[in-house]
Amino acid sequence: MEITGRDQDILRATILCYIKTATPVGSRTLTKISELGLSPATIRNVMADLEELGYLEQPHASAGRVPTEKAYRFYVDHLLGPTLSAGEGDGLLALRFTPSEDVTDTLQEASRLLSLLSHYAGVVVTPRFSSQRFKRVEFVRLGERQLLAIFVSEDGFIQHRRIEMDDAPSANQLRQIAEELNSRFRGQDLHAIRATLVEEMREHKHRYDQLMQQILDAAQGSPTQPPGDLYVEGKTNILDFPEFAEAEKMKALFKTFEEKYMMMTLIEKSLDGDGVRVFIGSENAALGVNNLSLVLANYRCGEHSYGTLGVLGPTRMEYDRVIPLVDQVARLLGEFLTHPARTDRAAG
Amino acid sequence: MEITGRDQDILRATILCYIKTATPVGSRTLTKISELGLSPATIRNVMADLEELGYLEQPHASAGRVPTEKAYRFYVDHLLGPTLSAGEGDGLLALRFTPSEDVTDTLQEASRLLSLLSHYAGVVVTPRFSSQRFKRVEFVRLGERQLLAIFVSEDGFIQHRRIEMDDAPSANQLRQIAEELNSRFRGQDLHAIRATLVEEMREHKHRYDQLMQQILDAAQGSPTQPPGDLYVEGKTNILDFPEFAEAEKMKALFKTFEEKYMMMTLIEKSLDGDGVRVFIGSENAALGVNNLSLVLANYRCGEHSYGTLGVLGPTRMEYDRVIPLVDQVARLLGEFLTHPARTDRAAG
DNA sequence: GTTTAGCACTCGACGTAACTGAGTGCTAAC
DNA sequence: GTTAGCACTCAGTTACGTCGAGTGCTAAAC
Repeated sequence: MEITGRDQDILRATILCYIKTATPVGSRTLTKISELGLSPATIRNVMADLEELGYLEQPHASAGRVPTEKAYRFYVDHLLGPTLSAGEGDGLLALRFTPSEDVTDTLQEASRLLSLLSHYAGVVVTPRFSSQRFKRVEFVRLGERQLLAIFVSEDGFIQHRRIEMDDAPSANQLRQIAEELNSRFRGQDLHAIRATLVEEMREHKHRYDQLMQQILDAAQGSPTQPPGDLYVEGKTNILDFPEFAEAEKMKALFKTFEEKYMMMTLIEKSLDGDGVRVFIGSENAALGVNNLSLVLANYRCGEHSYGTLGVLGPTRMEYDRVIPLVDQVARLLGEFLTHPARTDRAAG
Repeated sequence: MEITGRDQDILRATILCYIKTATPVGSRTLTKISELGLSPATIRNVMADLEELGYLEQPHASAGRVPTEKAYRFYVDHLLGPTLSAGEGDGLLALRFTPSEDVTDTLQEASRLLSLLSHYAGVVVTPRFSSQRFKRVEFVRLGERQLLAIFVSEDGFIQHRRIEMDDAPSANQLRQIAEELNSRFRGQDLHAIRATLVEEMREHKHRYDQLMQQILDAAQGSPTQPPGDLYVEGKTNILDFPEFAEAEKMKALFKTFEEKYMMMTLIEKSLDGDGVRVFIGSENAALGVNNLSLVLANYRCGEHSYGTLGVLGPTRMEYDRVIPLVDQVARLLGEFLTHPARTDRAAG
């Protein structure tokens, strides 16, 4: 069942060739391109074996072979190890990264960088706000029964939420609440704060119960409000690949991009460890398209909080180039978000 | 040079037929469809005249005729007058409009409504913030030299802007400034406030000069920050029309949508009066596509401020249906934004 | 003078058939 | 185990004929 050394070489060569040309790879082509010194007939035999094992398939009887998802999976998991560390050096990358003072701008910039350097689409999901460290809250009255709560996190993310109330608290009450929250909870994340307060409320019931509850709920975000945001840059890069040349495929791709929310939850759910992970083709079935791959990594944002970024491209993606790129950008962005001053000085 | 009554009828019939079928219209087809009681030969003669005048053209010698932009222009300007008032009644429309407490959600909802009812794409541009009436400002310190200013308008729009400072004002100073601005300027628009303050500063120079200046600049918005936002809903509706069936056309459309900023400035610039206006084909050259039309109207938002909304579709658009729709949605939205309570009660 | 019928002509769309070439599988020889 | 040779397959392209929608023009009818 396992694949021998030479078979692996041929599989790798087939995949690389297909990634480059997007056309089925024939045995003759491989003899020319690869340095294996084998005749077409030999390669044909091997390819027939690989097809039987499910790594290659033929679009039609008299065509060359095309790698299956299983092949890409194997390639990424087993054939790519040694190449990966040889990224093009962080230094060069850092030069092209121009972070802004505004965190969301910086994230968008990271997305743009990913798209630019990968030639695919760059994606960045903001960290879940509720897992970030709280810095400050401020209230603004919008009307008799409406309040605007502005939450600022230590890392510079800002969210405002409208709060509907039954009672209208006085300006003083609001200031009091804000001050209490600001002085007591700075540096903790919203999850923790919420837990503490819920506990506390149970013990000493005081006047602000309901309002406080609403404020905390608002901070957590309601299920209808997405918990973060998604930046996708360079969508049009993907259009130029031949796999989306037909109108139908293109329309499907278009619809995928429209469903921003779908894509965001997919990306958010799919990753909760360290390092780069690759999701190939139908592993992203939720996208509604089965010839897209995602190369994702978490980036650090402060001590406890993570967001996700990566590259979206055709299954036939240059994984060997993209994986180290995603890794590096994630590190770079994490570095900047966690120690803005240092990176700032370096970049400015 | 002018077109006689019967010629107009034939032109109208041709346009209507082409809008419906998207295929070149022949003389025979017209005799069947229209109620003119004329033979194909007669219609051929008239069509030949219309072609000479630039209202029709033939894709190739032995095909039917297709309306030119000039024809659509003429149709919209002169042949559509009587039909327009006969919209499908505001009542029905109002029922399908479900405004939210959040203004931006409401705008997005309006865009969705436009897309849903027109079967094209709905677009909404938010009002320029700087022309809205000021309600309140609040400051949050983000760091040693960073300040967050939150501006709230009377109509419920919220904007926050980061401000970089040389000096760090104390919490007291900030509160003082906020209170001064809030008590003195409520209800005026930012343009006016700025003018007043600039004047005042020239007379009595006081401590906050520079900071105040920065705050005002932030409120106005910098040139790099777009002055508003754009919501486009139902992009995929447009994909299904045969004029975008070819991959190339579709790609161009895609790229148009990517350039959100371009589209927004185009829409913002093109309208500054009352009522519905129509921009046909190459009149929207800035979009990079020349077979799209825009039907736009301003909506009122408070007393002095306007935003723009409308429908984006192929040149071959059902103007007779879309124009009253855009008109009505603009009114409805304006009504809601200006007197939220009244509309709210009616809808809830 | 306007309208209509008739007719020859044009030209894209569609379908069929033949050809080409890239690529395979198999068998036999090295 | 590897390679050379050969027959076979099949998508893609080209060439060609047919079809039909539609036109322009001319001459007759109203």
